[in-house]
Parts: sequence; C-alpha cells; structure tokens
Amino acid sequence: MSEIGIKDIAAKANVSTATVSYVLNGTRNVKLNTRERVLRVIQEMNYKPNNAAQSLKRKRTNTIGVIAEDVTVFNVPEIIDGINDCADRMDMHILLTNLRLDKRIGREFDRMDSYRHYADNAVSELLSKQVEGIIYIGVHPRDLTGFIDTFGKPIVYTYSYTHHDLSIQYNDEQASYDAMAYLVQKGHTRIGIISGVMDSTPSRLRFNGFYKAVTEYELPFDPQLIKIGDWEAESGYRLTLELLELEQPPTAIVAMNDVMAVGVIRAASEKGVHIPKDLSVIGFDNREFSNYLIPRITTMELPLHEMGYQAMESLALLIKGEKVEKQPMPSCKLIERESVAAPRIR
Amino acid sequence: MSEIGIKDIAAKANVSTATVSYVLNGTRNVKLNTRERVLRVIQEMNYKPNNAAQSLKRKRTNTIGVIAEDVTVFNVPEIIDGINDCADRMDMHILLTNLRLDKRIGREFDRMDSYRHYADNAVSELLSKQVEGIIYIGVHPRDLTGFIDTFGKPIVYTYSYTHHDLSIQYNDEQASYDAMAYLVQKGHTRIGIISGVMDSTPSRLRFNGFYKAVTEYELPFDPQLIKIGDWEAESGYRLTLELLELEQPPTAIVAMNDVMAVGVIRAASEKGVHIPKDLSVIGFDNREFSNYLIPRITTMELPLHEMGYQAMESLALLIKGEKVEKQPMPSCKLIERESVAAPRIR
DNA sequence: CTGTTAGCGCGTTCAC
DNA sequence: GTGAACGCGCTAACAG
Repeated sequence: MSEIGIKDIAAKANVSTATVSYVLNGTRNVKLNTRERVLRVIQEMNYKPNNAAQSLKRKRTNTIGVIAEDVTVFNVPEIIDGINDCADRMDMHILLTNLRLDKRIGREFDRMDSYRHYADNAVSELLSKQVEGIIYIGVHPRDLTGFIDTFGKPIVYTYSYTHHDLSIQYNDEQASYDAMAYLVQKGHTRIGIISGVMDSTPSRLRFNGFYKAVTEYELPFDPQLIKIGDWEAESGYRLTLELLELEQPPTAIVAMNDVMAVGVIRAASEKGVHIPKDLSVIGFDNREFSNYLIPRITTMELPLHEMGYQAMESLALLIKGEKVEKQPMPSCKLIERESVAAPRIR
Repeated sequence: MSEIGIKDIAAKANVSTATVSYVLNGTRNVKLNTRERVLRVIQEMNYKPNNAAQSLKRKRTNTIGVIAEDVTVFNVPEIIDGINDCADRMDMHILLTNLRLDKRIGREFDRMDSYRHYADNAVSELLSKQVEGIIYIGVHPRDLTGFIDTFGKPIVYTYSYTHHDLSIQYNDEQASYDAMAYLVQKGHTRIGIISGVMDSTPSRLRFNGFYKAVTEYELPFDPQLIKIGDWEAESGYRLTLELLELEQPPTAIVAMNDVMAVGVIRAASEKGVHIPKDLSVIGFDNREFSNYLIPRITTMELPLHEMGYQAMESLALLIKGEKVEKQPMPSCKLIERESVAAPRIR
C-alpha cells in the first residue's frame, strides 16, 4: 500500500519535507547531490504524492468532469476519446460520469423531469470533487437550456446545447448539403429524402441543407420526394417502398441516418431494385455496420473525435478565464463506399 | 464559484463548523431546530464539501480507477456500463483512464513494451488520486501477467487476465459449444468453423467448444471443415469460398466473430448460395451491425455488462479485504435471428 | 444530549 | 536547506 508519505521520504533521505516537495515539483533549485538522493528514495519506496492533499493546498485539481448521458450509445465513446486526446496533451484529467440514460429512461428525452435528478447528482458530485469545469455529452442533439446548474463553473455542451452556454456542434446543414452536392455531381436530379422525426434539431438542419441544395442546383422540387421517418429501419423500409411506387421514383435517396438506410436497402432488394445501379443511397452517421452491409453504404461521418477535442479545448480556455473565440463548426466527412453510382440513363 | 467553505456555513448559521459537519454526515444527533437552520443555509449557499479535504481526513475516497485500453473498441463501453451500474448501487465512484491503445498502437498487442508506459502512467496517476482499487479492461482477451504493478492495491482484470490477479472472463468454450448444439438441434451435422488467429485465447477456447460438440454429438470429424481465419471479413470471405468448393460442403458455418460472418455472407451471396436455406451461419459478439445485415445474423452475445458488474462486485470485496469466492463465469447468450435454418434435405 | 474548541491529515510554500 | 503555518473538513475531547 502507499501509506508512505512525504515525511517518510524526508526521513530516509535526511532532508526536510520541504526539500522533497521542491525536488518533486521543481519549484526551486535543489543541490544536484541531494536531489538525486531524494529521487532515489522516492523511487525505492514507490512514493506517490497524495493528490487530495495537493489539490487541497494548490486549489487546483487539473481535473474536469465529463457527464455522458450514456456511454453505450454509438456517438459517445468517440467523443470521449477526443476529449481524452486533448486532455492528455494539456495534462488535464477526466472524471467520467455515466448517466446511463438509455437504460434508465430509453428515448424519452422530452420528459426531462424524469432524469433531471441523475444530472443534478452528477454535477454535485463533480463539483464536490473540485472539477474545474464540465463537459456534457448528450446522446441526441437537443436544447438543454435550464436543465442543469453548475453554479458558475464553466460548462461546455456537445451533442446538445443550451441558450446560454458554449456548445460544440457539427455542421449538420452543410453535411446534408454536401451529400446532395455529391449526388448531383454524380448526375442525380430526382433525389428523395427520408428524414428523422421532425421535431429533432438534426432533422431540421439536414432538411435545410437538402432544401438549399435543391434550390441552388435548381433541382425539381417535388414534395412527394420528401418523406418523414422516425430514425428506425422500419420507417426507412416503408417510405422507400412509397418512393419506389411513385410514377417517377427518385434515382437516389438520402437517409438521415444509417439505420434508416438499412431499411432503404431492404426495400430495394425486396423490390428487385439494384443498389447502386438502379438507386443510390447515402446514409448518415458512419455507424460501424454501414461498412459491413451489402452493399457497403456511402455515408456522412460525424466529426465526433473533433467535437470532443474542441469541447476540451474550449473548456480549458473558459477555465483560464480567457475569451473563447468562435471556432468553425467541425464538418462531417463523406465516406465514399458502394451505395452510390451515376443514375441509369432512361 | 463554490469557494464557500464549511466555516462560511457555520458563521451564517451561528454554529460551529463541527455542528455543520455533524449535520452533513449524520455522525451525531443535532437538535432538529439547528439542523434545519444549517441545512437551509447549506441549501442557500449551494455548499458542497470539498472532497479533497474529506478524503484526506477520512482516508477513504470511495473511488476506484478504471483503466480502459480503448473506449472506442466495441466491447468496452458496455463493460464500463456494467461497472457503473454496480458502482452506483454501492455508492462508489469511478475514475476512468482511457489508454487509447487502438489509436496509438493499433493491434500490436504483443509489443507490450511499446505501451507499458501508458499503463504505468495511468496506474501512477490513479494511485496518486488514492483510488481504492483498479479495474483493467482489455480490448482483446490475453495474458497480461507482469504488465503492470499496482503496488499492492487490489486489481481486477476483465477481458484480459494475469496469473496472479482476479479476472472476470466469460465462458468462451461453453459459448461455442452452445452454438454448435444449436446447429445440431436444427439438424446440421456437417458444420464448418472459421476461427480467429490461433494464438489468441478466444480462438482456442472456442475451438475447444467446437471440438467438444463434435465429439459429444458424434459428428463427422473432417479437418477440411476447420479453417483458420484472422478475425477480418476478408478471411471469412476467402475461407467460405474454400468451404463451398469442398466435395461435401458444410451445411452450416460457425464464424468466430461477426466480422468474419460478414465475409461468409458475401461469399455465399456471390456464389448464389442462399443463407439460411442453403447455408446457415452463426457469428460471435453480437456486434451492432449483425442486426442490420441481410440476413440479420444469429450470433452469440458476449455478457459484457455482467462482466463489468462482476468485476466491480469482486473488486469491492477485495477492497474490503473479504475473500472473493469464485463466481461462475458469465455466459454468452445466443441471439436467434435469420441466418440459421434447418439444412436442406439432399 | 447538544454544541464547541482544537488538532489532525499531507503536501506546499513563505520566511528565515 | 529548514521549520511551520496553512488549506478544509472531520472528530476526539471537553463543556454546558
């Protein structure tokens, strides 16, 4: 056990505890000779300064808290990884709290009161542990204004946002615009879109991008090509069937997530419509499975790592009391695979 | 900011700091009247005791460290979730360290020296933070004996093991036996197997289960049905092609992970072999994508949550100095989906 | 039984 | 290079 303290080291090395501390922290010059002796004893006894005592005195913990709504949801680990990446470089440490929302309340995000206490507890605990700031990772982008109170401690949201605090989000509108541009460039003009539920922020942003592309590229605007899904594969399946039954079916479909893209593929294969020859599909999220489907789907990858990284960077600035200049939103990246081709000439 | 300390509360409530402490911890009776007054002031000022000071005095932190080799690897988040689940119930807190091995060194686990220092740093840091024990989560089951030294602090390994320490592993042999039994029960007798690389523990254990089933069910033992893959989809693809070219091809294939099962599906679809009518497939891991493939694959789910839970439970016992009685290994669970059917009668 | 005083835990840091 | 006060909350000893 490490019940050895600084005075044990001091005693064994025949110096005062002050000297040991100076050696350890390089806070002051110590004669080479004694320094080496001290260092050797520390090594021998495997001494590790008690962090609790240190931060008590220093009034700094070099620690931030991360509250993850649920670490098992696909986007979260990669964001944490980005936070870690950045934190490592600036010698900051992370205290992770996992709210386990997905298991505890499922998808009912709108019933905030049913899970507010989990968040409150997490914040209390983190503040008590003297974190210097907090990063909050949502499982679905949405407005969290008024949800938690950090009592003045800096907080940065990612994959969610509030009206008052800093938040790191990716450029959803641009992503969907880019997906469209890519299809147009391949020669498509009749492009269908299957959205997520419409009261969700990403759905709306992505729809904006879609609409912007339709306008700028002067594509035929046909409301029949716009389908409102619910993020699940079944809706992708059902709505694709509807699209295929149109008098003039689309030559390409943008699905607002990979899960619904699976539905698209199922519907197409059932109807004997070949992807990508007869129908192109783009998904969103670059979920792990998108690379294993047949065909492997072309999809927009979310800049999760970068979001985590930026969140940590910004939080560090906030902690230092410096002004955080608005960084450009991280962009999604198109992962070209096998589900998109030029449309068949009819 | 929460620069407010216990004495601020004491002053405002006209009591001594001792009283405040007693109120807070319920360590002694305090007259209802004063208690309520104190509580009210605490509430008003949002006072949170400084955890550093507390643990310094109490010599207990109620905190354990979790070292994850890489949080972005598929099995890790679920294990963390299990740890969390258990830790929450016993009011323990978690300090997570992410080694980021996958990004830093990729799959070269055998070159331990290239990443030992990451682990050493993580342990040092955790010990310095006075964790009461450590859980180590590997990204691939393997022997880590001698890899790290916790200087006497309890440690539990999961998804990896050492000769000396407690480790929580799932029952791999049984899983593969069960997969076989399931196929046999469906009527299969010629069953091919595609293993992972053979110097890996899970490969060997799963092969044992396979062999045991072959023996017990008196299946024809044909070495041609045994193929050594490398965990990647391409090997599943290539080896399936080989199996299909056999004079007497198998009616079912057990792939030792879902990724190779994807290769099986690709090969089959290319050869016009219908799954599951002409060929049944079972995968391993219940990776997210296995549920989105066409056909959705039947697979063995790893008891990740339970492993995390058990690891935490055992560690808690170790910390208390109690003896940990050997628990039964968590079992995998067969997830029945669409890739298995009875063999065609020839 | 209720409340207070004061020393302690362990490193840091100022004054000597 | 050293002695000792200090940070903040806990708790033993003591008082009413």
